Amino acid sequence: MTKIENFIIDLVKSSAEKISSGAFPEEVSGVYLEIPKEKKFGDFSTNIAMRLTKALRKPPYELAGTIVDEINKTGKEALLESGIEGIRIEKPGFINFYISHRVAIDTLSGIIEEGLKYGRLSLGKGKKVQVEFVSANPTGPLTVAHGRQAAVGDSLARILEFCGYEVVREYYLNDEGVQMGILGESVKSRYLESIGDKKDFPENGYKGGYIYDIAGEIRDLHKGSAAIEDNFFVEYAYKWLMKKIEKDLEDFGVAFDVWYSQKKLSKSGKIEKAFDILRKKGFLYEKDGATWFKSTEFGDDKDRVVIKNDGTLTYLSPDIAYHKEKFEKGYSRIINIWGPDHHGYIKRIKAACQALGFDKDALFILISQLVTLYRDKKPVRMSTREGDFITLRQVMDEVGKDATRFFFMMRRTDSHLDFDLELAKSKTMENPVFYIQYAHARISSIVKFSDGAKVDLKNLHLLDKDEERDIIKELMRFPKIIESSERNLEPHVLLSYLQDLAGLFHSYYNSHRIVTDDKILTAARLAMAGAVRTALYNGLTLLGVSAPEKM
RNA sequence: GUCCCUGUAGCUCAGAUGGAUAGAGCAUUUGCCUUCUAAGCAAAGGGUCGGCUGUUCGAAUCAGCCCAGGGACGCCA
Repeated sequence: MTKIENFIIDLVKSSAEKISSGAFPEEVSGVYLEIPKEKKFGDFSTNIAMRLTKALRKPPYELAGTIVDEINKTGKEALLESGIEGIRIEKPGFINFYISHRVAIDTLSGIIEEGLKYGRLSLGKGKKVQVEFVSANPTGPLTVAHGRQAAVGDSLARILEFCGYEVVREYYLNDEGVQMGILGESVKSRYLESIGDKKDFPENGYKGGYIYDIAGEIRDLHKGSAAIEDNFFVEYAYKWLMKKIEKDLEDFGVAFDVWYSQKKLSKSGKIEKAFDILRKKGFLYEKDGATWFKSTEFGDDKDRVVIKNDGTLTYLSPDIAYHKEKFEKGYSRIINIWGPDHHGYIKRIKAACQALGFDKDALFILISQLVTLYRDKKPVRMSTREGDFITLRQVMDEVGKDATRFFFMMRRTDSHLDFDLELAKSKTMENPVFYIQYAHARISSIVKFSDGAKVDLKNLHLLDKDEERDIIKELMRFPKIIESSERNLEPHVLLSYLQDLAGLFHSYYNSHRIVTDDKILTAARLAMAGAVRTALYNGLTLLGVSAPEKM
C-alpha cells in the first residue's frame, strides 16, 4: 500500500465515520480502494457510499455527496498538498480520486528506491507456516500430477516468504507399508524374469518400465545370483527411486527443508499417543475386530477404520499423528497440497484434528486438480495401473522447466488443467511464458545498450505521457497482487498480472523510444523501465520461472 | 446416491473483498522493422457470462433448484 492510498483511505474513513454519527457501521468492515479499469474514473475509487446505504438508509449518491463535503472541509490546498487533485462522484455513488502527476512520480520514485524489495510485505512477520506438498510415494517416478503440486507448492512457499513468513517446505515420505512391499516384489519378479526364472508378477505390482531398469541394475550387481534377500530389493528400489525423485525436484527448482519419514513416525510411538488421546475423549471404538475413529462426530459421512482387523494400521493412522505434530509445532497456517484422489480424505483428517482439540481452520488443504496433456489437440492417455504414465521428467525435458512450471499454474489450483505441449514448447507470441520473459529480456538489453546513462530520480517528472502513467499505476498494483495470492493461496493471479504488465511495456516500447539523444529523458525512462523489470523479475522468481537477460 | 471441479467471443482462458459500457491471447481482416530484440505493437469484427428463481442500491461473481461435462467416494496408500 502506497502512501497516497493510505492517506485516501484514512481520509474517507474519518469522513464516513463522522457522517454516520460517530461510529462506522459494523457491517461495513472497512474502506476499500480500487484502481478503476476506466481512466475517466480516476486513479482510485471507493464504493463506501454504496456500502453505507443500508445502515444509514439514504441513497448512495446522496451519501457520496455528504462524504465528499466532509472531505472538502480538509481544505482544497491541504488536499492538493497531499496529492489529491480532484474528487468526483460518479453515477451510483462511487467516489473517485484523481491524483497529481507529482504523487504518481513520487510513488514511482519510491518503487525504484525499493529495488528488488518491491512487493515484499510484512504481513507474515513473526509467523511460521508449513507447506507440505508432493509427498509422492517412492514407488515410481514423479508424474505430471506431482509436477503440478510441486510447482504450486513451491511457488506458494516463495510467495509466503515474500510476505514475510518463515516457511517450512515438507515432503511426507511414505517409506513403509504395503506399497513398499509390493515395490520389492515387483522388482524381484522382474529380476527373476531377467535371469530366466519366470515368476508370476504380483497382482498389484508396479508395471512401469523403470522396474526393469532397477532389476537390470541388480542383475549387473549380483551377476544373476538367485539368492537375494527380499529386503534387498525393497531397499535398492527405494534408494534408486528417491535419488530420481530428488533429482527431478532439484531440476524443477524445488527444494524441501524436511523429508518426514513415516517409518520413523511409526517407530516413535507418536501414533499410539494420538490414539490414547482419541480413546480418552471417546472418539475410538471397536467393531468387527477393527478400531474405528468417530469422524462422523465432525461431519464426515462415515466413521473410519484406523486399525484393521489384522492389527495393521490404515493410512489414516500415521497421518493423524503427523498432523498432531504439525499443530504442536505452532504454525500459524498448515498448508497441504493434495491430489484430486485425496479429496474425500479432507473431512476425515480435519475431523481428526478437531477431535484432538486443534483448530481445523488453521489447516488449509488445497486440491491440485487433474492435468491432461495434449499433443496435436488430442489428449495423451495415461494409466498408472499399466505403468503407462507421463513423468514430470519427460515434460520438463520436452518443454523446459520454465514453461512447465508456468503452465502448471496457468489455472486455479483446484481447476482441471489442459496442458498443451506444443504451445508450451513454441517460441511464439501465443506462449505467455515467452511473452513475459521477452519483456524482461528487452528491458535488460536496453539497460545494457544504454550503458552510461545513469538512473536519475530527479527528472522522473518528465514521464508525463499517458502510457507512462498507465505503467506506474500497473506497478502500484503489484503489492496488491502479492497480497491477493497470499490471501487466497493461489499463485495463478500473479500470472495474469505479469502478462498485463508485460503487455503494457511492449506497447510502450513500440510507441516511445526509451534511449534518445535527450540524456535526461532517457535516464527517466530507463529508471521506469528498470522498475518494470524489477516487478517482472520478482514475479517470475516467485513462480520459479527464470528471468533471462537476453533471448 | 454423496462430495469436489468445470460451463464466459469460433478456440484457449482472465475476470483480485459482489461494482461503473464483461477482458486478453489465438484464429480472421488491415496497418507498423534505415533507429533500443517484429519472440513485438496498433486497429476492426465477434458475447442471452449453461438455464431459471432469489438476495442486493448493484450479480459472470453470492444462495437455491435444474441442465451438461470431468473427477473422487476401500479394513489401498
